[in-house]
This record gives sequence, C-alpha cells and structure tokens, in this order.
Amino acid sequence: MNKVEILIIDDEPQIQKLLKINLESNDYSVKTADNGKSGLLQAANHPPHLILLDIGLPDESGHEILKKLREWYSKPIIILSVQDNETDIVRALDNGATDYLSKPFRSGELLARIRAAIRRSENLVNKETKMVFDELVIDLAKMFVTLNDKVLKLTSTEYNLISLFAKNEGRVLTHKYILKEIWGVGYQTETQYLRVFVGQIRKKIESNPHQPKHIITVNGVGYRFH
Amino acid sequence: MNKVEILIIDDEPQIQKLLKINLESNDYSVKTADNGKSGLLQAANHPPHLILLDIGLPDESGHEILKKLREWYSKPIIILSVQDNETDIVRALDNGATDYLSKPFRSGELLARIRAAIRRSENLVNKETKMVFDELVIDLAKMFVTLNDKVLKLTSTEYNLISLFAKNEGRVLTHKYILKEIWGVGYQTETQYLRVFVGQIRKKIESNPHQPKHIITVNGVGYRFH
DNA sequence: ACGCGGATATAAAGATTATATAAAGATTAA
DNA sequence: TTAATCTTTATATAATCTTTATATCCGCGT
Repeated sequence: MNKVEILIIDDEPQIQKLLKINLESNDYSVKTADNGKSGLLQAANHPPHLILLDIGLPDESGHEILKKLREWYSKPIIILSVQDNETDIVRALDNGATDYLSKPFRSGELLARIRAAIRRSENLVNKETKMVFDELVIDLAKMFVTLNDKVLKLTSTEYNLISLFAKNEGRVLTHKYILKEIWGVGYQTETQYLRVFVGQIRKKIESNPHQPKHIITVNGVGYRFH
Repeated sequence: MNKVEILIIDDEPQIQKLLKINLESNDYSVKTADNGKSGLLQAANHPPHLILLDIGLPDESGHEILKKLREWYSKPIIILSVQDNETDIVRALDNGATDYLSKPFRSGELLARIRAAIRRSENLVNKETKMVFDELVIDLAKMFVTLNDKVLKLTSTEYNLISLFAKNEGRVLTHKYILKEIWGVGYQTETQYLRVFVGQIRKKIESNPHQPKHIITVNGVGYRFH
C-alpha cells in the first residue's frame, strides 16, 4: 500500500491530533513532530511527500525552519498559521512555501489545497523510461535510442518498430501483428516492408547484421527481440 | 523585453484596471479579457505564463472556463473570487486551479502568490535558471541568451521557442506539442511556422546552420535540442 | 549430404513526402 | 508612420517510403 505521507510540524497537541485524524481518515499516512528541530530531523530521515508547517509562533522559528527545509526539500510545504498579516504570508511564500492557510482553516479547503499541491508535485517527477538491452538503450520518453552511448539516427518508422520490439521483449511478434501495429490494418500482407525495415534496423544496431543478436527471425512466423 | 505575461479574465472593469496597473508596475506584461469566452480565445491564441481568473460570478461560467482551460493549458491559473465559501474553493482547486484568493484580497499577498506559482511552474521543467550548452547559454530567469558571451537579439517568439527547447533538452518535441505550447491550441497544424522559426534560430545560434548541432530535426516527428 | 521450394535478406531505383530557405505580404507595437 | 516581427507563399533540397529485382538462407524429403 503506497499511501501519501504527510509530516505535521506543530507544537499544539490538539491541532496536531485533529489534523492527524482528519488526514488519516482521508487515507494519508501521517507523521507528527512537536517542534521545528525534531521536524527537520524527521523530514531528513524519512522525507514525506508533503509537510504541514505551523509557522504561527511569535518568534522567528517557523520561518527559519521553512528556510532550512527548503535548502534541500523540494516537495510541497503548506504553512498553517494563526497570523493573518500580509507580511507574514508574503515572507513565507517568498521563502518557498507552497501555500499558506490562516487558522482557523476549513478542513475541506485544507484537504483540497493538499490535493492540489500533491497533484502539482507529481508532475515534477520525470519518469525514466529507459530500456536497456546490453549496449542498446531505448528511451521511450525522450524518444531516442543509443548504441554504446552514441545516439542512433532512426527514421520515425524505424523508431516505432524498434520500440514495438522493445515493449515486447522476448515475445514472438508475427508479421501480421507488426504490420498492423506500425502501418495499419490495410498493410497486414506487406511482409516485404518489414523485411526491408528490419534489415535497416539491423544494419544500425547489430554489430554483425548477418548474425543478429537483437532482432531474431522466427522463420515463417515473425521476429523476436532480445 | 520578454516580460512574464499574465492574462486577466475579469468582467469588472475597475478590478481589471486596478490589477493591471498593479501588475504592470511590478514588471509583468498584462493582457485582459472582459469575459470567459474572449479569455479562452486569447489564452489559446497566445498562451500567457499565468492566468488570473475571476470565478466569482453567480452562474457556473467561471468553473466552466477553468475546466476548458485545463484541457490544454498547464501553466498556473489563480482564481479570484468574491465567494469565500468552501464548496467553491474546493471545487476550483480540484478542477485544476493553482490557487484561490477571495476578494477583497491584499495586493502584496496576490503578488507573492503569483511569484510562488510562477516559481513552481518553472521548477516543473527545470530547476536551473542558467542552462549551458557549450558556447550557448540560456538564462531562463533573466530571459536572455548568449552565444560566446555575446547577448543574442531574439524576438519573443524565438526566445519562447529556444527556452522550450532548453527546458526539454534531449527529448524529442513533436511539431504539434511545440505549436501548442508556443502559439496555442489552434495552431497545432501550422508546421511551417515552426520551420521558419527554427530556421531563424539556427541562423543565430548555429555556427553552420546546414549542419545544426543544437536543434536537431527528427524527420516526420519534430525537433530535439542539445 | 544434396537439391528443391518457399521464405528471408539486401541493394538499389523510383515515388512520395518532409524540410529548409528566401522573400513577399500582413500585422503589430513604439 | 516606421520599423520590427509574424504569417504566407513558393520552391529547391533532402529524407524517407515503396517497389522491384536478385541473392541468400532454411527446412525438408530423398
């Protein structure tokens, strides 16, 4: 179960408890810290997906903690505060706070702002989609193929073909299936296309195209990729 | 030169004017729209860096416009509203709003929230503000480009294009995607624009435009930047 | 092991489509 | 208005796809 983890840094036990119950009933996993110092420590030891930070203390500590967190922590930090003065809000936001809510806040709004912050921070994640086949690496997201770290120049049809193979590693793909996937339903009998293109790709990716390691022909049936 | 562009969609002329003055004096370039329909149109024709959307109307139109925008627009949308009821806030945030301010809002806070939203949306793609590609340096924060330490004179479209490329280094960007990002949703088939502008940029940044090192064409698909 | 037929591989020419570039016309901002 | 920029149009060039021709391979029966 991969719940979203939230760390609450707040020195008021009641609010902490209230928040915890509220968040947990909305299927978040919640950790708490009673003061800034232990909050920093907990965040460092086990970085949560989002931090709720109480900054409403009269001293400077809340803002300091925000700054310290932002030195390395890039996920959302939502500030909760009893203060509703503009200076405070501006300061927190400019110090890298993701959002700022003044107490008493409405729990529905807080939850919505948490959802919004997490939604946005998930977009940040650049998913690696690298597939490695020995010296051959296919990056589906960046849409390119490298052979021994050198970028290969492939036409779009060649690329479509090799990524179809890559996505079906080890599986035998019939001529008919490949033709349907790459060229469309009307081309299912144009086996010669396939031969030409497989030949092209082999010239580019195989060290010895006559004894291919990656694209294996399965006689009378189709091809298999390794 | 290359200011951050904000589109205000608001039907109250006074507020519109007030916001415009306020934002412009903070060095933003401001466009306005009097109603949702023309706002959508303007956003599509020339996507701004951020949208301020008044959603406080009693009818549903504000929320509808937010939804329509979010079908393709991924940069920040901050909601301004006379409504301060929770349902409205939650609804807007869950529909993809970046932030929500209730009127009357404090201008300092609004500005801080705008700064925060823009900061985050830039982080979305890349944290670095200064990007170095050999002799070519692109400073996203300062919005300028240097070639061998000499500042390049780029039009704003050229700058938008090159910074889009820079933010997606190594990744193939399709014609359609680039056109959508730079010109807006209505331009996704105007591939020739792209050819002209890529040509212009190459003349400025490539030592040999006929054998480009930075902007590589991926035939039939789009371009890749290095 | 040999030869046969069908399947596969390779090369290269022809056809098609995509791209680069210049330059004219239209639009926009100062 | 002028100057800069954007949009269109036209055309040469380049890349890719399709087709044809021919060579090679593979499995099978003898």
